[in-house]
Order: sequence, then structure tokens, then C-alpha cells
Amino acid sequence: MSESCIRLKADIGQIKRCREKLDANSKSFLQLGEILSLAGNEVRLRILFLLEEEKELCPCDLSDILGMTIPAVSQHLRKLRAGNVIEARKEGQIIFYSLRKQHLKILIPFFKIINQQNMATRHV
Amino acid sequence: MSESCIRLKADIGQIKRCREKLDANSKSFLQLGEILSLAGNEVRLRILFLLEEEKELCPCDLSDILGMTIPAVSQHLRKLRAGNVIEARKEGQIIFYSLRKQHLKILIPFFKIINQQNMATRHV
DNA sequence: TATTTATTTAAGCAAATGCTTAAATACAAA
DNA sequence: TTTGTATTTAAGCATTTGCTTAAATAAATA
Repeated sequence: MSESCIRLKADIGQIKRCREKLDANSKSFLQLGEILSLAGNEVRLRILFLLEEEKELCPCDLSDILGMTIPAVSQHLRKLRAGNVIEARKEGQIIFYSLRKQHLKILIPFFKIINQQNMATRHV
Repeated sequence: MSESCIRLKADIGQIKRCREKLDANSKSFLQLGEILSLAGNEVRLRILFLLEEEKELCPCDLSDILGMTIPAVSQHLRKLRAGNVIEARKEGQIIFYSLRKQHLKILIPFFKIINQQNMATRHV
């Protein structure tokens, strides 16, 4: 691992402190990393944004809006659901998806950024 | 595309409105999506967190702290740099990486969440 | 009951990701 | 100028990702 650089200058205390910080937060990195990787896909980011704006949408609507296949949308929804970011409500044969409260704290800043950037570019 | 579901119930107005919102924000989705996908990798999330805490670190330190190969670290740093999330400062043969101000607004909430969760789990 | 509609699941595949090892660069010091 | 140190780059490879198409479920309707 650390065979290829020797460093007389390395701050041993700093290294140790950093390792401890990572250890103490390992769970956070796992959880937050998962949500960010879910939101870090443009299609899924669009889906999340749309769910925030419209409260709930079905796979069919999303397929229409995003201009992509229903199975493609469905597979993104499955991932978001597995990550507890969205939830499903069944009404007859239609399934409505919506954002879960649980992780909304992380997502809301993203929506703010998106809307702010839109405001910023609108009056150029 | 939308061949497989017909929907008598579809709200045409809603579909149109959603498409327009996506169009208006297409640049945001691209830019934010890129940063989120960068931060959505556990190793890179750790690197970003460490840079926030320590101001600057070299690949060699990061390799030591993260317990991974220098080339592996270097390739993550390259991605972060290409995304304008971090910048490099050269001091002799050592290269110090640090967070760029430009995208800090997006990252800071992440660091807060990480630190808050640590606080929350500490007194259980 | 048979058929249509909305959705999911599965299999297949090309592209992207993230590591490994080895070679190349850049700077420092002997 | 030669040697050593820090870093990057490149090539190779296994895994993951995200689509496609086709088949399977589930509910509504004829």
C-alpha cells in the first residue's frame, strides 16, 4: 500500500487523526454515498426533481416526460425505491411514486440549486 | 417510446409543464449531476471530507489514510480535478490538493450531514 | 373468462467505472 | 549527471451501470 512513497515530511499525527475521523464516520460515508450515487445520475436527478414538483407521478407519465422507455424508467425507480428515496402508492393498476420524507433533507438543497440556476440564467 | 401505455387519464397539461421545466433546467441537471456522481463514490466522498477538514493533502497522505494504492488515489483526484471540485498546488515534488470554492456550496451540506450523524451516534 | 392496460422482471449487451501493475514524468539531492 | 522520491499515465481486466427487447404479473374491462 504505502510502499511507493516514504516521506520524511509526513505528519504522523495528521494521518492518525484523519484515519480516526474516517472510522468515526464510516456509516455516514456509506449511507450518504449511496444517496449521492443515486442522485448522481441525470435521469434519476430529473425524476427526483419532477417528484418534488408534482408530488407524485407514475412510470408511464415519467416515460412520456423523459422521453424514454417504460422499463428504463422502471429500473431507475426500482433503484430509488431500494435506496428508500421514493415510495409507491397503488391505485388500481397505476402506481404512483413520490419522495420519502426520510432523505428529503439531503435532496432539498439540490432542488434549490436547480431552481436558483434557472432564475439566474433567465434574466441574462 | 410511449407506445406501451395509452392512458386515458394522462394529464396532458402536466406532461407538457414537466417537459418545459426539464428543458429550462437542462444545464443544471448536467452540472449538478456531474458533481453528485463525483461525490457519489465512497472513496471520493472521503477525500472531499478530508480536504475540508485538513485544508490540503497530497496523494501520498491520502493513500496512507485511505489505505489504498497511490495510482488509485491519483485517478480519483484526476476526476475531481476535471470536475473543478478540487485544485492543485505544487511545492517541490509534492502536490497539495484542496477544495475549490466554486462548488463548495453544494458540498458543505454533505459535510454537515456527516458530522451531525457522527454527533447523533456518539451519545447512544 | 378472455383481453387490454400498466407495470415489473429478466436476459443480453455495450459502455463506464475502479482497481491493478508497470512504465513514464518531474523535481530534489547526492 | 546519476539516483531517489512523488506523482501521473497507460494498459489490462473484472465489475457495475443503464439501456434494449421480450416475457411475466396484476388489475380493469369487455
